[in-house]
Amino acid sequence: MVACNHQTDRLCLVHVPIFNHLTKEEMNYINKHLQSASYEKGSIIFMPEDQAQGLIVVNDGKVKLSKINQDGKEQILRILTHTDSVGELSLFKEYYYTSQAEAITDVKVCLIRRNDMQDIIQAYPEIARKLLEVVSERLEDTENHIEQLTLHNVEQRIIHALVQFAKEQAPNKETNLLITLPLSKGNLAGLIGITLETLSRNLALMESQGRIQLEGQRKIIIKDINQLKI
Amino acid sequence: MVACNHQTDRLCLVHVPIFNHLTKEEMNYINKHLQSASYEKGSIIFMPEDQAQGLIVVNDGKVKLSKINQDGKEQILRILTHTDSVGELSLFKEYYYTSQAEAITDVKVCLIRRNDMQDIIQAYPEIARKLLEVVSERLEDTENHIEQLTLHNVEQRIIHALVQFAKEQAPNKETNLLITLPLSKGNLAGLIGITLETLSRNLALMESQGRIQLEGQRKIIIKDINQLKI
DNA sequence: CGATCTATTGACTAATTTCAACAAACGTGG
DNA sequence: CCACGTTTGTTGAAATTAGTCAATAGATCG
Repeated sequence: MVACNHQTDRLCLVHVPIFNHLTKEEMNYINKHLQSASYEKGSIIFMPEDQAQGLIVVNDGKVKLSKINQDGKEQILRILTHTDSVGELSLFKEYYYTSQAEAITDVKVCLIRRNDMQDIIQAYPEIARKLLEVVSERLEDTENHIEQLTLHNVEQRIIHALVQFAKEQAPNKETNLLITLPLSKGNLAGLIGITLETLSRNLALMESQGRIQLEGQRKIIIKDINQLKI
Repeated sequence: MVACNHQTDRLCLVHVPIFNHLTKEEMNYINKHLQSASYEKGSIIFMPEDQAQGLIVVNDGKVKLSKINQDGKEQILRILTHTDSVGELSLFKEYYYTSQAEAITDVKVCLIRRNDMQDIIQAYPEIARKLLEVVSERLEDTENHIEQLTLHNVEQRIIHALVQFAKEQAPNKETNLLITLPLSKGNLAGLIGITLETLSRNLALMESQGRIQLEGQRKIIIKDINQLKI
């Protein structure tokens, strides 16, 4: 890790919700406390049991955060992208990760160490409030994830995921919308708590019903998003 | 709701982690902003879609927080007891609950409205930091809940739950420890994501194997906690 | 272009749910 | 303090859903 020197127009903290309300001078002050690191696609950023050094903020790329059991079965908790953070608990105590983070693309991250973050919060109390907001939103997301995993069947979960991608990628279109999966089908399956085989079978069925159209590994055309939801 | 007048030795906030670092005067100041309410066992405190009024802190009793799908199937997210809070997102925006809260015993709660809480945080920034800690811990718990629900089989989940209760109720005993379930078997099943029937069958099996002994509806004797974990 | 990673498909297996009938425990009022 | 009604839990049989294993196919990238 070296002091954060990601290109200036994309300083770690400029776009991060917990910091982006600050003035330029305040950001410069905080930037001195940041360290940056890069990871190649496929590399492990941390493992369960690793001691957390501080708050990690993803600056570029995608990070897969997941739980893995003894048999090697994986449940993805979430995919972190630009401005997402992980390891908030390390701001309060010695913390050992309980999940694994893997770079699923090349990744750049920033690290803020506990003591530095405590100083920063002391200087700018508003940051604690912002971080609380971010973590509260994430808690809500995680509770909704539980709902998906336990109260919806496989087809409902797949549709829910597709609809989420559609909302992000083509908010205003209703028919024949082309979406690009932001992760592999294997990882999508891991996120919604099923196997790749089950996902593949279900997508094939939906295609045979004329509801979607599969193009290559990562592209799906949704024929009619309202009809899909039913 | 009326201004908080729960008996003085158990003022809502005296024991609440987010407030209990404050001085008596500071607590008195905050106490003026609290409202209290009581709910009978079985009553619904809020439903999905209800508009949140502010932060709810449970003062006494047990509250079941759960998601319920269209078919009426329920997934319990967590059981709230003394000092637990719910609705942090309402501190930041108009918030409509996405889960249901039911009093599973008689319950007393405190409510802090958004504007009041914002004033309080302004006056005592340390409270935002405390609340961040509480919510970060809860996020960790919720992620571990996902792990239980998706990566462990039914027997492992049941044992995990029993071991948790044992840790709370008889931290230093290893054999023949009597635990009292803090919730009905139906609710326990709902928490670990299985049906009551599946729970019942598995407990019966474990009893037939001599690993546990069932007594009445809420008591279980764990013969050997170390052997149980295997 | 070839190696490797990713996805598909089939046959089989296993785990849990559902429905239904019954039993036990609890707590409440007479 | 007991009887009764209600709530909670138990058990069986059948149905269902998704997972596993394995072989194959297709895509992607250097």
